[in-house]
Amino acid sequence: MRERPRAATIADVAAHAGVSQASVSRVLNGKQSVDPTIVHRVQASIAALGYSPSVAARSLVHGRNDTIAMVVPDLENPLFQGILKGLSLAAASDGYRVMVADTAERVEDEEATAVEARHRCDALVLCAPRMPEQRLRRLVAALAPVVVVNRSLPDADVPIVGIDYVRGIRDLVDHLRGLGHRHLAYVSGPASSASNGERLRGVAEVEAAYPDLRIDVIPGGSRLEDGYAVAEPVLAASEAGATAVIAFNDLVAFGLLTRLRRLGVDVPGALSVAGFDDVPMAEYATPSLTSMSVPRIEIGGQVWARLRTLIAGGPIQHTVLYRPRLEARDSTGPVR
Amino acid sequence: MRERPRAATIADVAAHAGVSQASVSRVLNGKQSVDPTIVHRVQASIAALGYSPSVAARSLVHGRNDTIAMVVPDLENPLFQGILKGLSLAAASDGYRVMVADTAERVEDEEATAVEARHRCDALVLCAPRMPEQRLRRLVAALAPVVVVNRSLPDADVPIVGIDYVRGIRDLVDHLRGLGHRHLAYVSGPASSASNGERLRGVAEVEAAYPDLRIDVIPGGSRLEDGYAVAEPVLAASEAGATAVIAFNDLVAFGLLTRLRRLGVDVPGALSVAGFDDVPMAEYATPSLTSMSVPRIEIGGQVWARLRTLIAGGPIQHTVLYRPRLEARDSTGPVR
DNA sequence: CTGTTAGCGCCTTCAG
DNA sequence: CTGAAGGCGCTAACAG
Repeated sequence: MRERPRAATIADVAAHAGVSQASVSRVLNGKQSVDPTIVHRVQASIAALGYSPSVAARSLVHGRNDTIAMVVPDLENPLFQGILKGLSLAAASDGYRVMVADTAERVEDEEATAVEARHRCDALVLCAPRMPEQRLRRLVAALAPVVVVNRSLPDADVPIVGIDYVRGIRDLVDHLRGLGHRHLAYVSGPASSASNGERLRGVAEVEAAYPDLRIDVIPGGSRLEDGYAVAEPVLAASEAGATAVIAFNDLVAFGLLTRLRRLGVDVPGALSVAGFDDVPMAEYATPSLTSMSVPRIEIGGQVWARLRTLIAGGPIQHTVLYRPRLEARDSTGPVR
Repeated sequence: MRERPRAATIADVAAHAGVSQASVSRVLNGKQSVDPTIVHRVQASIAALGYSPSVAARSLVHGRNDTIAMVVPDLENPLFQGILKGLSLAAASDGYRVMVADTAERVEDEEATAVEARHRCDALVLCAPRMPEQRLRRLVAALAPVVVVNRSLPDADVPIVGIDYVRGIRDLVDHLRGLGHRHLAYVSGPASSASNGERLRGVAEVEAAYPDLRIDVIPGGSRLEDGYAVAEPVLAASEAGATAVIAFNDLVAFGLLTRLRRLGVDVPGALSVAGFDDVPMAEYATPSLTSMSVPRIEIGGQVWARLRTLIAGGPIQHTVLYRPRLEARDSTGPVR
C-alpha cells in the first residue's frame, strides 16, 4: 500500500505564503480585515498546496462539529425515512450533516445509543423513542439540545414535533361515519409504539363521543405481513357486524387488502379498509387506499428548524402537531 | 436560557483522583497496565464527575473519528435505504457511525458533496454516482478509502459492490422466454442512471443472443408516476405484438400495473409485467409482481466489510456483484 | 508502573 | 493590520 502524503496544515500555508498562521486563519474565515496583498498571497498558497482546514482541530477549538444525530427504531420505516430525508436536506442547507443511528427496535439500547450519538454531535433528534417516560425525561434533559419526534412528553423542556394521531383517527372515523359505518375495527400496531397508544386514545375518545359507534380493537403489528396475517380476525369482526377497518398504518392496510382480495372479499363492497401515513404506494393499491396523509419530508424540515434554534441558543419552541389529512380513495365506500 | 456547565475534562479527573492525566488516559484505553489502586481511584473519579472523553480531541490526536459517510442521489429510493440500513448496522457493530449526504439527484453537486463529506469522515461510500467516469476516477483516487456501490469503473483502484443487472436482465428474459414470450418491451429508467445503462446492456446482449427475440425500449423513469404514465406506449407496443414488459424497477412496475388494471388490461393474460429490486410490496401487488430480488441489507454489510478492510490498511478487495434472483409471481404468465 | 513533556491543527486574545 | 503565544482535550513518547 502506498502511503498517502500528510495533508497540508495551516502552518504549511503560512510558511508558503510567508505570513503568520494568524493571517491565514483570518483570510480563511474572514472575521477581520486583512491586507489585500496578503489575502491574495494566502489564497494562492492555499490553492497551490491544496489545503483545507482540519475539521477535527476546528471541532476541538469551537466545541462543535456541525453534525447532528438522528436516532430511530428502524430505518426501514417509511415515516422515518421521509423525516430523515427532510432533516438531512434542511440541515445541509445550513452546513450541517446528519448522522444516523438505528436501534433496530431494541428499546434497551436506545439510551446508550442516544448518549453515544449525542456525544459525537452537537445535537440530537430522538425519533419515536420507545423508552419509559421518566427515563426519556432525564435523557432529553441531559442531552440537550434535543428534539423529540412522534412521542408526547407533557411539560418537558424539549421541543416536540409530532403527528396528531388522536385527531387523525377522529377525522378518519368521521369519514367512515359519513359513509354510514357504525361498527368499525381497528387493527392496532406494536404495543411499544407510542403512536399506537395515541391512535388507541383516539379510538377511545371517538367511541365515547358517539354512543352509536362501536370499534373493536384487533391486535396487529406494523408490517405488511402483519396485515396479511390479521385477515381472519378482521373477517370475524366483519361477521360480527363491523363494516369498516382502520389499520395501524398503510403497510398493514396493504397486507390486509391483499389477503382480503385473495379470499375474494369485496373491498369496499363488503368491507371498507383505511390506512394511515399515506405512503406513495397508497394511491396505487387495489383498490386505491384511503389513508391519512402525513407530511414526512416537511416534518424533517420542521425538526431542523427547531434544532437550529436550540443550537443557536434560542428558546425551546412549542410543540407542534401535524394534523393528518384525509385522502379518501376507493378502499372506503358507503355501507350497504 | 440556563447555561450548561462545562463538561469535565481529563485534567479534572486527574486532579480529582490525584494522579497524572497520563494515568487517567491509560485506564481509559487500557493500553498499558496500571496499578489496581489507581485504576480504582480513577474510575471512581470518572463516575463522580460524569466524565466522558472528548471525541474532538481524540479525533485530532488520532487523525480519525470513527465515522464514515454515504453519499446517495436520493434517500427515498428503497434500494439505497436498504443499503444504508445494512451499512449502518454493520458499521455500528465495529463502533463506527454513518453520516448521510443526499445530493437530491443533482449530478453537479455530487463531487463537492463527496469531498466535503469525506473531509469530515474517515472513509466514504459513493452510492450510484452519476458523475462522468473520468471525474469519478479522479475523485475515488483523491478521497480514498472509498467504496463505490452500483456503478462500474473498470480497472480503478477502488472496491466496488454492485448488482449484476446484465445477468439479472438475462435471467428475467429467460424466465419470460420459458413462458413463450418472444417480443418484449423494456421500460427504461433515468438516462443518468448507470444501472439503467447496465440493464440496457443486458437487453442488447440478450437480443443479440436470441435471434428470434425482440425487445422494444420505451423511455420511462424510476418512480411510481413514471410507470403509471408509460401505460400508453406500453399498450402501443402490445398492439405491435409485445406480450411482456420489463420495468426499470418495481416502483415503475407498480405504477404500470395500476394503470393497466384501471384500463381493464388483463395481467398476465394479455400482457405479462415484471419489475426489478423485489421491494417488500412486490408480493402484495395485484397480481403479485414478478421481480428480480436484490439483497439490499446484505449489500450494505458487504460494503462495510470492504471499507473496514481499507481503513485498516488492507488491500483493495475485488469487485463483487450480486446476482439478482428471480422471484416468479403472478404478474408473468404463459403467452397465449 | 508513573509523571512530565511535547505536540495533534486551529483559533484567539494580546501586543506591536 | 499583523505576528507571537497560549490553549482547546487528549495521547504518545520519554524519562524516572
